Amino acid sequence: MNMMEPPLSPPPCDISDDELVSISVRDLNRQLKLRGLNREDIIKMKQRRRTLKNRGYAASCRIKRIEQKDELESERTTEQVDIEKLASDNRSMRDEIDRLYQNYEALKKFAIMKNIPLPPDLDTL
Amino acid sequence: MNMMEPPLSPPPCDISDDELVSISVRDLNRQLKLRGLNREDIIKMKQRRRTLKNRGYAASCRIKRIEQKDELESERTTEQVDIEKLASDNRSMRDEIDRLYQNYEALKKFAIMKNIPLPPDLDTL
DNA sequence: ATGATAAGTGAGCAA
DNA sequence: TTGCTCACTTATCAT
Repeated sequence: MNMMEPPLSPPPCDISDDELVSISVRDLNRQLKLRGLNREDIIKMKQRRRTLKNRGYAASCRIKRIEQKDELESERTTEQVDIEKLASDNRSMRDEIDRLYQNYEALKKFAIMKNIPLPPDLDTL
Repeated sequence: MNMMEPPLSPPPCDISDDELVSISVRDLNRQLKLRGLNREDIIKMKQRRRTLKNRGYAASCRIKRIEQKDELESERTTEQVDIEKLASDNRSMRDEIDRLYQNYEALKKFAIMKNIPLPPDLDTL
């Protein structure tokens, strides 16, 4: 969004945003005491820190959302590939079944034609 | 989020949010003239309208995002069902192929045992 | 003007 | 306190 003006009140002392968000609470308190800041400024500084933190959290949140969506989409793509492969295998096997069945029937027909008695349990061997 | 306090300045005249966002620009201008509003108030009112509209757009945007995610997820579920079905068909067919092949081989073995000559082009009938 | 979206802000929940 | 997420606001882009 990049507002033209800094969205937060100008820093009451010269700690940069980067420093302020990364410094530990303990160190922050030390700094605040070191420079002589009154209660109001301390509260403002704490609030600025919280806001900066929130800004980062919001960014992570957005990134996470996008990543999850991308992940979902790529999983979908993978599944579609899998489906195509399975369907293709299916077609081959259906053809194979037809072929085997034809051969088998041809053999039986041949036997009948030649009056050759076949074992009665042939189909369940 | 529902702020405790109204986030927008109190309306300079008594048009409700719902009215303000649904009224046409033409009618809004009429109303603004009807009551005697100065330029500042008019600008504020227009801005309030725009903000209310934006609030709605933001809500649609959120809903849309959620719907798209749900849609993606349900498509995934459908695909997983499809995959399971195809895989199952695959297994059955593989079994069927085995069965037919065994039968066919049994028949050939039987013929050889009985010294019955088989057509040489049997496997390609 | 209208609608959509990215980024930032504060509220509120959870740990 | 920290991190996350929701609703809201504003800036910005496109129509």
